[in-house]
Amino acid sequence: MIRIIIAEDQKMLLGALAALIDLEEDMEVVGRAGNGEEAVNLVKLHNPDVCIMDIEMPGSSGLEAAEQLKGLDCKVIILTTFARAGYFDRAVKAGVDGYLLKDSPSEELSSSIRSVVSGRRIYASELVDEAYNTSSENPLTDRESEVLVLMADGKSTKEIAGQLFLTTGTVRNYISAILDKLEVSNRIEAITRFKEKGWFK
Amino acid sequence: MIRIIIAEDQKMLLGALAALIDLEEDMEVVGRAGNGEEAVNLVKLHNPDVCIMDIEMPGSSGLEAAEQLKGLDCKVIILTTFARAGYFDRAVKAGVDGYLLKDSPSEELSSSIRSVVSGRRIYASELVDEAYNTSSENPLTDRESEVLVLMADGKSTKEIAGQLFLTTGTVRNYISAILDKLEVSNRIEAITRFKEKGWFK
DNA sequence: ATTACAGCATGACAAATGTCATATAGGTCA
DNA sequence: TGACCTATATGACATTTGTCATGCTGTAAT
Repeated sequence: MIRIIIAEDQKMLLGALAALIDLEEDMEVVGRAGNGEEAVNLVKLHNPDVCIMDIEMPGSSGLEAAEQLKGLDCKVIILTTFARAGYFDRAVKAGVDGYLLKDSPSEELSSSIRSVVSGRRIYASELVDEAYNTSSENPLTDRESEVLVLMADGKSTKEIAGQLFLTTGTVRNYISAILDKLEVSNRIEAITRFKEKGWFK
Repeated sequence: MIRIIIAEDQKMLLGALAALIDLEEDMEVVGRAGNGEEAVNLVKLHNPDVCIMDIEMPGSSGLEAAEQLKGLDCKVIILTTFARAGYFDRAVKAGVDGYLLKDSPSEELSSSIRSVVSGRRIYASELVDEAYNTSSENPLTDRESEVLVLMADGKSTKEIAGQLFLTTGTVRNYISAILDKLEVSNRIEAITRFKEKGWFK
């Protein structure tokens, strides 16, 4: 019997996934978590074979949880909406055993679980393509990223300058560099692009 | 036997919901759709008792589909992530019989289905509160909304002016009015606010 | 018919934004 | 030790953005 823990903050999906898995005769859901921290606790408590994990959850994310579970012999499968290279890279670095998309057909879930248990790694094909083709690191320096985050929050140049103890000229210069590096021509496009690429946080 | 059609673009959730519903002895999933248009066709074809519908789907949305199904005697339940007043208002106007959130516990799904079949209406409580307290109409005129949409796309004043055959002065004036009405002080905040309120489209 | 009002449109002006040249501090590598 | 690079920081300048006063519709109310 494959013993499974699911971590997912949308309760409807959490319940539905549990129903789906419990239909399989060789699988059993032994715990349900609503965030990353709960998931880590449940895994330590129940010692399951597999933990299925969403990424975006309130409090600690699925990626943080996956990083903490590295080393334990519970296999981790990430199940998320987001086909972003940034998330995928980080998940691979955390040593996850599978990365599925919520867009994938539901039949793939049970087969992926069995594959992972038998030692293989399963990555949604869309992601592997993307990782090879378009995967790119965030080209912004720490300082620039800091500025962009404040900017995305709707702050004006003056407010950003105040918060970072810089002159407005300096902040405008950073923004100019950001626009240049992201190959866009105004703040709004920069924010959109940054989000698209999965570079937030 | 309650006959049900589900429309949901995330295949994983679609499959899992179907599994959840098929566990109930008095319910049966007779069709699955990946967008609003498919859902309408399937309803006309199979004449089910209930159609469960996501809002944000590629192509035609769940709200458009619900509007088209008004009058048929298939009950419509909206099942979405978004607790936005804008969506909720529009759904109520379209005469939907239920509005559930993906954050609601999965046990509520089957009980809600039985309720709407017996003629009641079921709205997630979070929404009713919000509708009474904060529900508000989009205060922008059509022209202003048009400008905001282009602006959210990252277009510059000049590009917007070109596209709408206006001078840049006029466009800037509209934007000024938009900022005023949304009570914000720059374009980025205006876009964020507009999204928050669920006023997009 | 007159008034009042809302939406649409514009240009003048002031303020914020984006670009560029420039300067310093720290790192690396030949 | 230089030569070179990168990240950080700034101010001068031109452009873009936001505000305001103003005029022109159409239409609803008196």
